[in-house]
Amino acid sequence: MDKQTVTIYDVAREASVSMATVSRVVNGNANVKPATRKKVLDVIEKLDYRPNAVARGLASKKTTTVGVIVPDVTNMYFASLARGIDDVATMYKYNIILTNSDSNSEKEIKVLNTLLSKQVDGIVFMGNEITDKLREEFKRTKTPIVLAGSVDDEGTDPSVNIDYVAAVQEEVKNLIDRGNKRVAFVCGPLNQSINGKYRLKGYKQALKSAGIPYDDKLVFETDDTYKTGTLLQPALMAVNATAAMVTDDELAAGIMNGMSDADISVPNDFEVITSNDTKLTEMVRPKMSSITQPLYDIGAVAMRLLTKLMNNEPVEEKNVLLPYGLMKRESTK
Amino acid sequence: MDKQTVTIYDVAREASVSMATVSRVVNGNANVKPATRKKVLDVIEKLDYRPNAVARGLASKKTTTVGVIVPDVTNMYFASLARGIDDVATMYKYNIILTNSDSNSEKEIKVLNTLLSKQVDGIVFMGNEITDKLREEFKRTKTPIVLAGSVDDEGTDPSVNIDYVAAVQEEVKNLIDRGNKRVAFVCGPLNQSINGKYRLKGYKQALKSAGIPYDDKLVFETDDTYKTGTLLQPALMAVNATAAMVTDDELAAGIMNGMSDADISVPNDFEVITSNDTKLTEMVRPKMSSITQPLYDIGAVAMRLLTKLMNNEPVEEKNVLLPYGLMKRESTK
DNA sequence: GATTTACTTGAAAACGTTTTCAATTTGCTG
DNA sequence: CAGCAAATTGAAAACGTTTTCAAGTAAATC
Repeated sequence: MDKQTVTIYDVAREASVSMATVSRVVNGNANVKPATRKKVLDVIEKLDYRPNAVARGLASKKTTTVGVIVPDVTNMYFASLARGIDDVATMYKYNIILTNSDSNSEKEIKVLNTLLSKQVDGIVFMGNEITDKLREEFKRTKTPIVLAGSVDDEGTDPSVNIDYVAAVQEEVKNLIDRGNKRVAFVCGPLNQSINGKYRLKGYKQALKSAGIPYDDKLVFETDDTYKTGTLLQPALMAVNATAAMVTDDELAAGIMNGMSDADISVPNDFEVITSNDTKLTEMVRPKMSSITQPLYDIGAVAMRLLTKLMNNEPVEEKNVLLPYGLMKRESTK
Repeated sequence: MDKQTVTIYDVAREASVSMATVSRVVNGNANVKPATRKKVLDVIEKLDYRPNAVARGLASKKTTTVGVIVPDVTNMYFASLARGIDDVATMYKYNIILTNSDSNSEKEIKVLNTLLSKQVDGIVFMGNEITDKLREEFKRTKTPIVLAGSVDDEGTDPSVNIDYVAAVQEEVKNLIDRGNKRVAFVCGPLNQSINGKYRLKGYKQALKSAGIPYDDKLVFETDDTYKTGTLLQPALMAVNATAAMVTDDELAAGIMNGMSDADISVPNDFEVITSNDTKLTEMVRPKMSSITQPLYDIGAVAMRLLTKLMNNEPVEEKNVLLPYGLMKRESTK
């Protein structure tokens, strides 16, 4: 049934050398006489030999595979990061095992463990809340893990992010400077520290610098979905908000469409700023003003960082902050 | 450095049984006395033993990993399929190695081979053009491969799709019935058979049934991007088209926005129908009328089909067509 | 209670590589 | 051309499981 599997031993026999020598030429080891190398290469070609990566992994304890845990690839934000990760992974000869966690802590722990049992050489984790249990699992393994676009309060794990506090603070400040006295903060679950600790902090700081008292009626905790966004207009009006800082693009698109459907003009009657800078910002009308973040790069840099960790190379800074920007489009004045 | 790796041998010793017995309990083999099972389980717990999937893969020749080749996860269409694939993969205890091919034939062949060298148990392939070279590679391996949302002219490989011909024909017929004499067909690369052979065929058939002569000036071959869509309005007007059947949602969104920006009202002055039914159809204004296809399910069914193939189970139909629908939203009258 | 039959177990051989260590060649030096 | 260092090679032991086969043990039959 599978007699077509050619092994290193077959090649060795056919080329009348030892397995060791074949292994050397396959791995590009320099210590082999050119003539021998050619002979082996010819046989490899002739037999159509392909090294078995599993056996290789067992013998060398390296699988050239990394695990990627992501809440949901279907979300453009994470899809962009994943793409960045895969591209540099490919560049460094790694493959990625991609798993969706739905931000479910149990699932995260479960897939983390299957990933580890599969002996991945490293893991890049994207997730919004790192529970104690999860952090413990992280600590238990010696497999390097880096967080991408995901904050960890403790800062103990390597990570790649932007400065969420500063970005939100700056955008909210702009909103206030433009005359908005009541700026809503519409976010995903607050128990996710990226929202509850970082972005909210930026929001509060902006308020404070402007001498505006914090009013928790202006904070809307949602599930980050488009649908929810479309339903938010009445509540937003009820608290007299004239602008909103939103933490997710789909959510923001929902809000904008909800406003339009209620004949509230964006940006004239209501301004909205979003956070993730996915291509959705440009597709929606009016185009959404946004914090810009180098999504692809966050993934790419995270993966690059991981390669260093996997090779025990020194890393200058294990918590890297990439630059963000502010892009004015049409949903703000 | 890695003395923390507990092997099956360690638990065997600690539980005073043989490796074989430990292997049996780990694999849920029924032939082990309950008392022994418990003893082993306790030791496993105590030692925090985790089976090494690589060794397992080598010994059993099964990796419980499948390869997924996708043009670009960043495209919502493929992201949705990928999500469906991952979910049922998880359900059947598989993991997926996800690779982006950018629809580049060389890359596709390359990743196919690395996937095979990694001994994946199966592959689900998404790609728009199956070159002869690629088809040959497919044939060379005994690893099962199924196509998801991707047509193969030869129909030799298992696949899961919708009936693209019929869907397009039906939508174009509707457009014509509503009085559009000049319906444009805006698509991605025509050398991709899903466009050049299937969808275009549906378009032509609809024309024919309505007694309208085919005019290739109405066919716009593009690169499927949003950006390109935004630029298409002048060309569309130049050929007096009053409606367009578009093969990609981002492309369609671009066209619609391009129209709006030129003060052409959709759907009053120009109707557009799109094909992929991603969530973008609902986010854009006006919402896009679309062929609906069960994206998630295409992925899910493809993966389910693959599990059967991997287990040598009989499959009733290897080329499955899932039902499509027509969803009228706001971009058509 | 002697056989048979059905369960449980263990020993050891795969699985296909990498890697260590020693042996063998080869190439230089003087 | 002896003597030694450097370059090439090969033998065999890992790597951590699964799996086959035979042996041992408990249960069932008459």
